[in-house]
Amino acid sequence: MTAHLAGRLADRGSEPLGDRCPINVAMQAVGTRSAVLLLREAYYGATRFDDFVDRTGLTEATTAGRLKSLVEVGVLTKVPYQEPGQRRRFEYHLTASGTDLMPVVFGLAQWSNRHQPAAQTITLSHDDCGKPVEIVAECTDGHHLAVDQLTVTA
Amino acid sequence: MTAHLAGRLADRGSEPLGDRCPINVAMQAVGTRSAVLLLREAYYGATRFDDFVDRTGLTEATTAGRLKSLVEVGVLTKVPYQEPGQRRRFEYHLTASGTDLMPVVFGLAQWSNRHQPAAQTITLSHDDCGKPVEIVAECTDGHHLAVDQLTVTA
DNA sequence: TAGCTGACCATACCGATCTGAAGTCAGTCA
DNA sequence: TGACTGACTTCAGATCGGTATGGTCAGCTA
Repeated sequence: MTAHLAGRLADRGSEPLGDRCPINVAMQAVGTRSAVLLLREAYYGATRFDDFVDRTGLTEATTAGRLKSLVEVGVLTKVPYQEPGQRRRFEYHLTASGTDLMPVVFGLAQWSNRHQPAAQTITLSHDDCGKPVEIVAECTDGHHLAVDQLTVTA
Repeated sequence: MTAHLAGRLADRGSEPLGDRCPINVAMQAVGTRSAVLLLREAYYGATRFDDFVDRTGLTEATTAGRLKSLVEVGVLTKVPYQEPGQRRRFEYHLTASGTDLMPVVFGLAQWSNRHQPAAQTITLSHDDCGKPVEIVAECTDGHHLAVDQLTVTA
């Protein structure tokens, strides 16, 4: 049940993949619990600081720090807004980079639902056709693939 | 660009989702850099302790501890083996739970390749038909979905 | 029997992550 | 003018993740 390797990956011997491995890069950028919980709430519609605080259960300090780093990494942007009779504030909006992390975040949920009985179940469906949704690896011919049908080239 | 919410999620107000949120559960179980790097190497074919050490660049202590926790969580199993003239040892094999995390791990790589220019590029292809592979959210009718086309029910 | 090797464990330590509580600051409202 | 609010920032402390170093232990080989 393992992938096939090609290119430089195929004959690297036992050299470690360095800091530039894209999986490692992503974990450094967004691989904390707080980052993932904030992304979850962004997908669920939160945009404002205290919504993020209330709905993740993180502290204000953690929320402020992590939102800042998510803006630096480029998955969120700060957008100014002003309600009548209020001063100017900022909302945090998902960027294209942020929405591109959706399969990862919901992939985690899918995994827990299948393999972690203690986890609460959530289901994903297509709001148009109502059909159930899965996070999958798929080739452009539409085949759903398991690990051992993949070739990884670097 | 946000999902639609249904069920208990729709009218939770600003209550935090607890520890049982499946995204949270997954992050607690496998949400460390060391866990993800070890899974990466498992997908790439590593099974033995020192292969994991050499190919992730993690220390022996970190590797030993994290392999243990991955076995406890159920994504790896210890399988005894014995080479001629050697004593009995253990290999670490992916379980069904472990291979089910593949879309998450390669989803991270896909994200870095699209949005983190400093990351090394890897490409995934179907070893049968050779076509490129993507990690996507797809409904059973075959539609590829963005966040705002999803309904999340809890 | 002694030595070697692979697979760990123990210890000490550093830095990042997170918490809880308190403080700051801009701007609006009474 | 003073109180209030939303959005932070600061600080002290706990916990976790990771490194470096140095054991330990089983069992095979000489």
